[in-house]
Amino acid sequence: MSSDIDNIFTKAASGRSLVKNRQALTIDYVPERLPFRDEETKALAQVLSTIFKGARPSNLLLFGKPGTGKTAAARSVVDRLAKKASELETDVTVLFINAKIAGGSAYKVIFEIAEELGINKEREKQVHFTGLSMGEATDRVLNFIQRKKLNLVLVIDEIDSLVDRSGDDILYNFTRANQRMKGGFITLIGISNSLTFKDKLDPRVRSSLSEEELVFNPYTVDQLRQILQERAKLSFNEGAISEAAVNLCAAIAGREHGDARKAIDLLRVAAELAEREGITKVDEKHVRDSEDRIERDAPFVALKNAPAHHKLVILAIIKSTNGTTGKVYDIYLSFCKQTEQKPLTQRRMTQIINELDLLGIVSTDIVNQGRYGRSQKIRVMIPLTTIEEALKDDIDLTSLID
DNA sequence: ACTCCACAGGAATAACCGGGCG
DNA sequence: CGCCCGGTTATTCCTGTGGAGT
Repeated sequence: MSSDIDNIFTKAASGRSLVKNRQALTIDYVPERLPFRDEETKALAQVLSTIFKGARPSNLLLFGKPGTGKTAAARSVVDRLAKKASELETDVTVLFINAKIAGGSAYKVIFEIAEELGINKEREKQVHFTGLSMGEATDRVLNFIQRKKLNLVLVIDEIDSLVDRSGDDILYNFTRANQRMKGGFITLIGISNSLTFKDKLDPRVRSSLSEEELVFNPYTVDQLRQILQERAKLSFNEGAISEAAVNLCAAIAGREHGDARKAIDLLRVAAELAEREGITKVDEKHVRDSEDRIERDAPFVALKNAPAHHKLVILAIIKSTNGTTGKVYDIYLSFCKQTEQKPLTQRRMTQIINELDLLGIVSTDIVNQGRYGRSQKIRVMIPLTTIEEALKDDIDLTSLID
């Protein structure tokens, strides 16, 4: 027992020589120079530079698929802006909010902004975690900005998740605030993964939010390779990773749509796997395992932590073998009876199936059976063993499978 | 050409929860 | 404490629909 634990430590210690800078392999890491994004960062800097002429820069929208360097570009430019501003003693406040991490709710975004601005250190008119109406919270933030005459550059990452779930009201209030405020201004930089994001906006918000816009195109496989090589040089020790392994990461990530984030994830997990094995060089095999691992992990975790009814639905789908909604629902009902649970409605179950679809756990096909109606054929997309493994802690559920 | 199945999936609304406020 | 507020989950009610059968 204790020798096992000893073993883990020994392996970890011997694997330590693999990676010299783990930080450079995380998603948050922003490299000194962004390869292949010179044009974009320049354009971004150009727009923001008006701040040094004492005027409000245009609002800005950044588009592009995941892992195309939007966030990194915004971060790097905005950081340098803040640095320059303090050198020149120009008053600029920079805020970086991730709407998705904030929970996608408008109120939490406001709260986050308030927190970062330090409003809650004031004696009055604080913005609390909950308890205020949206309007009041927004007013307090805007008043604070006006009172302090802040020149605020507000970057909202994953802005589409905010609008999806809470509508564009806050964006409206923030973009409109500039006309209302005497002293101080807000420049909004929105970052969106979705290219159709603009369509969801109210026309008034759309025109003021996207005074300027910037589209980030996916990296090519070749560009990915160079990015990875650079990153690998930063994070791995000399000779700790084969060139073939790096190239494979680039190739895998490029297969989809040039997602640099995915490429770097692959690299990091591959390194972790090699370390765990106590091997001193990361090669292609580790990258392939890493791809497997990443693909397997997400659904597994989602499944394990899913609410009881989601699990029942999955089991019902398995038992129905390519069944349609109605069939799955019948089985689900019988499962509920067996486990003495109050069943949910069919409407809710289809919602749950859609959620599972989004997670990639199941896949649905609409089928028309003419006279016999129209339904969805539901298939399970992950191996049965994974599901069994994920659900093995639910004793009362395992008895349902046979 | 028309019908009508077996649902899909949107909209409104209710039920419940956790946490701050007075 | 009870109340308010916003979030999440679930229900209720609803309109829409592709094509096999007639």
